[in-house]
Amino acid sequence: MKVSKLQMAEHRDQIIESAARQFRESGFDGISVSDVMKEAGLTHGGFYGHFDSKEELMALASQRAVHKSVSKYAKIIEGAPQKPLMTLVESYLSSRHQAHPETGCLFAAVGSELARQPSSVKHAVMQEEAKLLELIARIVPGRTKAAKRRRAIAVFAELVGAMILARCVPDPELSKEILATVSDSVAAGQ
Amino acid sequence: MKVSKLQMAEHRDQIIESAARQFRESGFDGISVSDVMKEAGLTHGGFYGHFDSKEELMALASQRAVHKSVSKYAKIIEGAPQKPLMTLVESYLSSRHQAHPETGCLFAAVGSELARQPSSVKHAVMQEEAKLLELIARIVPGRTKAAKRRRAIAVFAELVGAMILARCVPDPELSKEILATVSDSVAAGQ
DNA sequence: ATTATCTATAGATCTATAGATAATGC
DNA sequence: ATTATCTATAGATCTATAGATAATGC
Repeated sequence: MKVSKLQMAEHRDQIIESAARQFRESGFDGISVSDVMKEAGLTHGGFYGHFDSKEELMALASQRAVHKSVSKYAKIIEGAPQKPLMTLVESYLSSRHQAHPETGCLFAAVGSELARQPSSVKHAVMQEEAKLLELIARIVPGRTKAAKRRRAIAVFAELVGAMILARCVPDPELSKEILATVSDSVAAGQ
Repeated sequence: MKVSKLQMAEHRDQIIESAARQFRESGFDGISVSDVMKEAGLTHGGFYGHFDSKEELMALASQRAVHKSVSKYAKIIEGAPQKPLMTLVESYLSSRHQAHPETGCLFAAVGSELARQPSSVKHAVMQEEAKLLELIARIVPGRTKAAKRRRAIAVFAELVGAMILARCVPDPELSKEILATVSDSVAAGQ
């Protein structure tokens, strides 16, 4: 039953990866430790050899989810040097992203639940969120660094809010309207 | 044990009211039927005489929460005829609202969970959400009705996103920065 | 007589732990 | 010998229901 150190490290990684996916799909309360371990191909009881608690996993999985978003959007920006902001916005506000919270933005997927989590979870997320804001600040218009940061915060809030509202709405046409409208709105602000 | 028809109607109302408060405070999964009945001063088992399921209560309580927001913001607008939009925005993005999700905007409080609820819940909310968008559309700038609606959607997304992000962040200074920045951003868009 | 509420419980979860098992790595 | 994983379970939830109780309202 015992596995090698390397194998164990891979298991740990797979647990975090599965959790990052499932938490975004079903929420922190909607996924049990057992669900995560099942998807990782391990049994429930083995979890506590890797982590102290579900809370620790929530922190690590949330951090990884945002970290991956930072990497993803950094690549998107690199790939579109002439109009990076609109490329990022179109990707974020796509119907593809709307349909796949499990691989998308953590804040849109579980933002209102994250707000109620203990600070260990919030702090873990914050570390990567800061990088995300810096990334956006580099591609928004603004004369000073401070102005760019302010614009980045406003754009990010608009994106997160739009995706959450689009997902809350039962009518697909209204969802599309929300995403398209906010996309145009961000474009109008440059 | 039996109570009068009037009393029963009041009990039903109180259950919905307590649920609307508690769901916004702790999320749909964070509050049990028993919690709601306890706050309403009734016992757990009595719940099923009033409602078919927790899902039905989620729909009714969510609808009531948004309905109350519509009433509240209608009054705020009435009370500030010269600059209604900024008055609404300042109220929405206040630190008071940040600290009290249980009486505030449903979308900011449980938006990412609402996105995963069955359509019965989403539809109940949608009815009132449409009124909220119409309310905002009346006070935003725009030459045509369509332009006002577009601006209302963008403003609403920005407000909801900003409040969720402010509540996710573990540093109170950063929370303040987010709320203040988005407040200025909405003002700049008129 | 009817029925709103209460008590009690079934059945299905959940997190976390204890002890057994079996493969790694000294 | 050590230890990563598994099996089994404790203890605490959760939604929903069945049957008892007692007050309303015909």
